[in-house]
Amino acid sequence: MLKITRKVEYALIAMGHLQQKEAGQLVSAKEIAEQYGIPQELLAKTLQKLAREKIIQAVKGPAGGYRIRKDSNTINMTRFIEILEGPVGLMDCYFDTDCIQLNTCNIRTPINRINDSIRSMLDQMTLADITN
Amino acid sequence: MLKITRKVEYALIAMGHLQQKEAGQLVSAKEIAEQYGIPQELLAKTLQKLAREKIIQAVKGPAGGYRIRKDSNTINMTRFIEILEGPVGLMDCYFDTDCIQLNTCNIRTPINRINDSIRSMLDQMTLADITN
DNA sequence: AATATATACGACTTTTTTAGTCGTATATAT
DNA sequence: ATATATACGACTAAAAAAGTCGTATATATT
Repeated sequence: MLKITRKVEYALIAMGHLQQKEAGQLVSAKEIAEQYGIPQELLAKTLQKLAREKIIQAVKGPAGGYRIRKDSNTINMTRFIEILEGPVGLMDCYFDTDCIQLNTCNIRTPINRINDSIRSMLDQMTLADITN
Repeated sequence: MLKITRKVEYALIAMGHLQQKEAGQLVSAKEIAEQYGIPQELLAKTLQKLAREKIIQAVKGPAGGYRIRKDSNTINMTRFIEILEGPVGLMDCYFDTDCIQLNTCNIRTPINRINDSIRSMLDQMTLADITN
C-alpha cells in the first residue's frame, strides 16, 4: 500500500542511467537490465511504453536502443507514473464515480483532499529531481 | 498503486461514524457494517486492531461495541495507516536494507526524499482532519 | 444458570493485482 | 542473409489484498 510498482522503479533506474550517458547515446534494454539485475523483458516493455509516449526515443536494429530526449527532464512524476501504472489515487472513487456507497460514504471529501495533496506534490516533481 | 487498502478505508469510515456519536456512546461493528455496506467480519478485525492500539475503546457483551477516546482525534495518519497495513513507503528498501541492488541502485536517495515528503504530509494530518 | 450478543483472533480461501515469461512481428546495421 | 534490437499481445506465476470461518471469551438479560 502506498507503494509504487516495480515497473516504475525499473523505469526510474533506467531513466537515471540514460541521463548519465552523453546526449544522443543509445543504450539497449538488455544492457540496463544486466547492469541493474532487472528482468530484461519487463524492462523492455516498460521502456516501450515510455517511448510510445515520447518520453524517450527508441531506435530499432543492432546497436539500437533508447536515448533521452531534450525535454525528458521536465516531465512530472504524476504523468510518468500514470503512463506506467494508470491513475494515481488513494482510492478508486477518485476516478470512478460508480461506487455503491457514494451516498453514505462519509470520507470521500477528505480522502480527495489527501489525494490532491499527493498529486500536486508529484506534479511539482520532475524526473530531473529524481534522477538528477 | 499509491493506494490505501480497504482496511484503512473501512476504518476511516468507522471512525467518522464513531465521531459523530455522542461521547461515550457505543456502536457495534455490525451496526456500522450494515449502515455502510461493509463486510462485517473484516470491519470487526480492523476495529479490533485499533482497539488493541488504544485508538478506540472496545466493550464486550450485548449492547457492547466501540467508542471513541478523548485523544482519538489527535492521532496522525502515518500511525493510523501503519497500525492497519504496516510500514508506509513507496518502496520496501525504505525499511528493508537487504536489497541485492543497493550498491548499483541509482534512485535510492531521491525515492527516499519522496517517501519523506509523503510521510511528513501524513504525519501532519490528524484523524480529525479526515473525519472532521 | 442459560442464552444471546458482542468483541478477540488465528487459520483459511478467494480474488485481484503485480511480476515475469513467451512467441511472433518488424526494423535495420553489418 | 543474419544477427540484434525494439514492439506488443497473450499467457503464467507469484504476491498481496479481501473476505470467510471457527472457536474462545466476556457480559447483559432473562
